[in-house]
Amino acid sequence: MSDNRPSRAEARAHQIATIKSTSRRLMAERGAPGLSLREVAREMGLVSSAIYRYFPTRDDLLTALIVDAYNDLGVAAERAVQRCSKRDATGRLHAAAASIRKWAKRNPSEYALIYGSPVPGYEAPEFTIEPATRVTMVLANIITDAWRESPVEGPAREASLGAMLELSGMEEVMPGVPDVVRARGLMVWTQIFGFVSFELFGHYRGSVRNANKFFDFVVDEIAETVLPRSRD
Amino acid sequence: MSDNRPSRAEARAHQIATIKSTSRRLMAERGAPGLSLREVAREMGLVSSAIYRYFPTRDDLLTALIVDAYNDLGVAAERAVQRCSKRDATGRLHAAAASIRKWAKRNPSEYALIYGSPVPGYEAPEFTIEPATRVTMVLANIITDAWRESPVEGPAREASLGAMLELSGMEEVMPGVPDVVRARGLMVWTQIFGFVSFELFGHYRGSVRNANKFFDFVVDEIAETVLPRSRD
DNA sequence: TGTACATCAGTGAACGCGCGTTCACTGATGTAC
DNA sequence: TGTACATCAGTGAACGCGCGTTCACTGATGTAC
Repeated sequence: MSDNRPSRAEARAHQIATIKSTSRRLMAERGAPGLSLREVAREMGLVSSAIYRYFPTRDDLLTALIVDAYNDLGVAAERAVQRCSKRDATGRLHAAAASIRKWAKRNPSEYALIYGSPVPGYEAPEFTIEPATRVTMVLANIITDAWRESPVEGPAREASLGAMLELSGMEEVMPGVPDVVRARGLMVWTQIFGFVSFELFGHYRGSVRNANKFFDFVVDEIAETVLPRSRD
Repeated sequence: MSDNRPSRAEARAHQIATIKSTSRRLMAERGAPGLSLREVAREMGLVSSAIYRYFPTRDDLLTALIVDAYNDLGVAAERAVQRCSKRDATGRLHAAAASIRKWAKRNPSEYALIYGSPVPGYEAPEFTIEPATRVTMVLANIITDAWRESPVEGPAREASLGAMLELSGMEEVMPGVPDVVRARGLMVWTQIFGFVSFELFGHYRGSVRNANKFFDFVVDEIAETVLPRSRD
């Protein structure tokens, strides 16, 4: 039984993987809107119609890349946080934020694919939502855990406003956490991705010389709005 | 002299304006990467080569649209702030932030053009930088003015870190303002545009029901990090 | 274990369409004398 | 005020290229009996 030819299923899985990695490579050059099935096929030494054995349409390939990107980023953040002590909320937030930024810098075209301008004419199907929430959950959990550990709002401010904010779906996402903190959690999420987008898309050029230091500063600042003061 | 035929120069200016507005309309449908000179010409009832009388290349048209977008947004923010009392720093920040968000929602494709993923293969020329700084300056001035009025850091925190941040070009942008406040100014800028991007690109779907209220909350929160407490 | 049939990967040609850019041209508008 | 010439807007054809998707096909891999 020295049959080392791959089975049909294996070969298929391998081809799908190759199509996706080739697409990622090409996306880095031409961007998501410029991704073309024909070029992918050409790069793989296939005839263009062969791709249709694996992806019935260009949009299906894009969807697969989007789902992969969300999962990839989600996994990166999950792992980064797991390496931290559960008591050290600030450390966990720094780890999560840094892993997001690192992933984005390593995979700029995939970051742009999921957090940049929507690809015109493409509507992401429902099932992309779940992988998309993955990174978000990492951040939400850090805040929720910290709140449960010591339920004191950071620099407590007008907590009354929170009740009127009408955040939705947040009850399950950050259970037991007051609305103000939830809202500040959304701000933390926004600030991190806002930073990464600005850095990647070149808007800090000319105003931030040492982005690493500035990023640390930013994470420190937002941590204080949402986590109990660390005791060091 | 009832010569109401437009002069050549007038006609030229009019055609350029029409090309740009047609492009803006088409960009709303197909996005910036899908903008095509041929389609613009077709929409205007011109032969495709005619466009080249006005824009020597597709990228030049894109550049013109980018410059216009930056200026448009800049003007909107400038006007919004001018309507506020110079003493009311918080009010000015709210006005500026709201005008940015409003402009973005009115001109989503132009917003995506300047703050979304960079158009692949397109490198913006140097002279787009100046109009780009226009909105930024509006925000920077609000903070600088407020600081001069009453030079007290908001909730004063470890001001020492600031010195190591290596922000550049900020000496001219926010003259006389300490580094920590400058850094927080950059965060305010980031938060506003991060919010608008998230809202426009659909990332708040499912977590924010009343975006208007949430936006007000966000601006209130960031105002406190960078402006002296208002005395109302 | 062997044969018959079904499944599937990849081929090659084609359909119908789009694009940016160049070029020689016509005819109208503007300028200099 | 009139004429001669230069400038410029817009035409129409062409170059050379790309795209997504369909379809009938060959030949290899897998399955049922």
